[in-house]
Amino acid sequence: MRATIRDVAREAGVSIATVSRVLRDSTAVRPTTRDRVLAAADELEFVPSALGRQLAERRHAANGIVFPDLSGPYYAEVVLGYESVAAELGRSVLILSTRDRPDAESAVQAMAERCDGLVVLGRTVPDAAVERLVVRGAHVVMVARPPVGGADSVNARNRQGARALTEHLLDLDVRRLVFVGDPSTSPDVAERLRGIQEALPADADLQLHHVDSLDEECGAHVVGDYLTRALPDAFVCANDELALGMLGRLSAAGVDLPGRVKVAGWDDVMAARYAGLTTVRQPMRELGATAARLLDELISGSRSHPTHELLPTQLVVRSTTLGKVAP
Amino acid sequence: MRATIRDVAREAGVSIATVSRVLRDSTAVRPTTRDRVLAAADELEFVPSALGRQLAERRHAANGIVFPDLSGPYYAEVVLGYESVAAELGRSVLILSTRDRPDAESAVQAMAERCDGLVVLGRTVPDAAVERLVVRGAHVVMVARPPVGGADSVNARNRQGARALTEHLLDLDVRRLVFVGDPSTSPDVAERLRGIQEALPADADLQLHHVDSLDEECGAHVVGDYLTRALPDAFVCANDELALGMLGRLSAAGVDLPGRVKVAGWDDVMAARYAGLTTVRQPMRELGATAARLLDELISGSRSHPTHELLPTQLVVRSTTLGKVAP
DNA sequence: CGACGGTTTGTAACCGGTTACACGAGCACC
DNA sequence: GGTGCTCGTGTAACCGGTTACAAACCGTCG
Repeated sequence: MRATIRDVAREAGVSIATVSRVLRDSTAVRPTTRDRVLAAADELEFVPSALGRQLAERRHAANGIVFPDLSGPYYAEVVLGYESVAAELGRSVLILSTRDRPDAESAVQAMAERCDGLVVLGRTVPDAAVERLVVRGAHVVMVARPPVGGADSVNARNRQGARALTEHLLDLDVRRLVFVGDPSTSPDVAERLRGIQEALPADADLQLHHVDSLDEECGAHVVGDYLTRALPDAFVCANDELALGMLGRLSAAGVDLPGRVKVAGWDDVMAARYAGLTTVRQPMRELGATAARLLDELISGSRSHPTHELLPTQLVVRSTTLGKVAP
Repeated sequence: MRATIRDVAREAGVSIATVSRVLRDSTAVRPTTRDRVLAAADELEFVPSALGRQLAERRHAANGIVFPDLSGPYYAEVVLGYESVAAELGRSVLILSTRDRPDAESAVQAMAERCDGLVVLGRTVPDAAVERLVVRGAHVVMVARPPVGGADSVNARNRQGARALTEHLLDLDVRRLVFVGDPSTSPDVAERLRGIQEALPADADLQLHHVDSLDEECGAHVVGDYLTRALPDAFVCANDELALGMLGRLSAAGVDLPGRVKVAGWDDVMAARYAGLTTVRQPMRELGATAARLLDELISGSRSHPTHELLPTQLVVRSTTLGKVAP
């Protein structure tokens, strides 16, 4: 059995209070006593129990993060940014993927019991579940999702990015475009679609192509649907993976790109750069990092009113949208 | 303040022991008493404190996982497989990325205090640090890394996969090949290189091209180095991302592929399929899932002797290694 | 009717820390 | 020499659960 604070106290001939004081450096302890305690702790290889400490301090020193999935670069990057800041702030990170989990809500509730606050990403649990968390006093930050109840939120400027992208396409004489994605599953995606709609003039035509998932496989499938009928001037995809999947399939089918059709993605994942994909960059890692900071403010109590951060997006034009549409 | 078990006991007019019994369903409680307790718990919206429970049970009901990074599909998939099984087993998952962290070892030690066992992936902390964990009684499973001390391990059959890939290339008359990667940073990569060396006949030529990192950017850089000198017959990359980066740059440079040079990757990430990349598939998610199961056996004490699992790899031939080398 | 055995329930001691409060020692000051 | 202060340390009560053990209760049987 591992040594406890009482063992150390006995070994050093002091009380457990003194041991605790030495180890947390809280109040003055006579140097000779301190040395005795440290020697005893060293001798017994004492490591304080995280559980005992947490219970006494009534804090977990841990944050949670809930995401739908980790396949694909987007969520992974957000989690990475989050973990990195949380670690700096001395907090551990608990993860929870709602992927294939029918009991997502109860899993999130259970997680909330194990941390001081948590971040909820995109389409994971319903708003009502988040509200319940907040009502119960949990500290919650939403990412890539409109704020719920009194929770904080961090979002990218999706509308703005969508407008910039749309204007760029309009400059290339694009008039018939297809949005590939499912606005019903992700609030972020819905925002992007809305931004495009707002920027489009009346004489332009926007179709919505639903997909089941936002991965490369789906992108490739979408192309299949268009090989037998008329291609639009441009495809705008809900994320880069869809777009990359389309690129592969289009080039395999021998479609001239960007001459015959243009393709744009969203996120600016690393692969987009190497594929020459036009996209809207959003600061994925910074989304996670900002969420971690907001959460820390909530937990430490340095702020009580909800905050809603908007991070910039940026149009990145590459070779998949070069040149005007042929008349 | 939230209700505690004592509040519920008072409200129901029973002792805390009875409340605890009702809530954990351990021993027989008279139905009428049970109902009173449940009603009281409901009334007070009682949710048992995870910390109190954990301290009393002396278990965290949480597992850790340590990885170098989360950019790129490989680690993300392993983590996903791990989380999914851990959740099934009723355990939370703590993550720790050693990326850009100078104090990785102490961070891992701290994490070990907060969970019942942990998984250490690839190149993260030195062997000595893992040994210290094991000596201190921590349950440790290594993934993509040779076992250390008494720890369990889960690995893919790297040598076997490398041999299959090499034989495939030899069949195509490849004689001069370049391995792109850094065997010194990752034991997995070193194994792959060794497998190739073992399978190569004496008249073949294998060069090693070091890279700083295993991402697409590095892959693109590598190509730059070869555009001014002779290309080998084939590049074998330590992972798919390197290979994908090379593909993009090679095709931009107008190099005939697979005619002039062949390229192979490793992992079989989703993008590899759409890029037509020949690669060696390893079951990334299953690596994580297996680690979670082994860890559970260690923690539950159902097994005490170390186990070392080897998961299959599989050569996946696609268009980047089609046709024989031109004489 | 009392002994006996099984079922329910309560008491209290944990788990391993933190910390409010009290107490004693040492010192300066009047 | 007594008073009052500061400094260092110990006592004990927490934090919020689980659980060994004992006790109380109830029905049955001799």
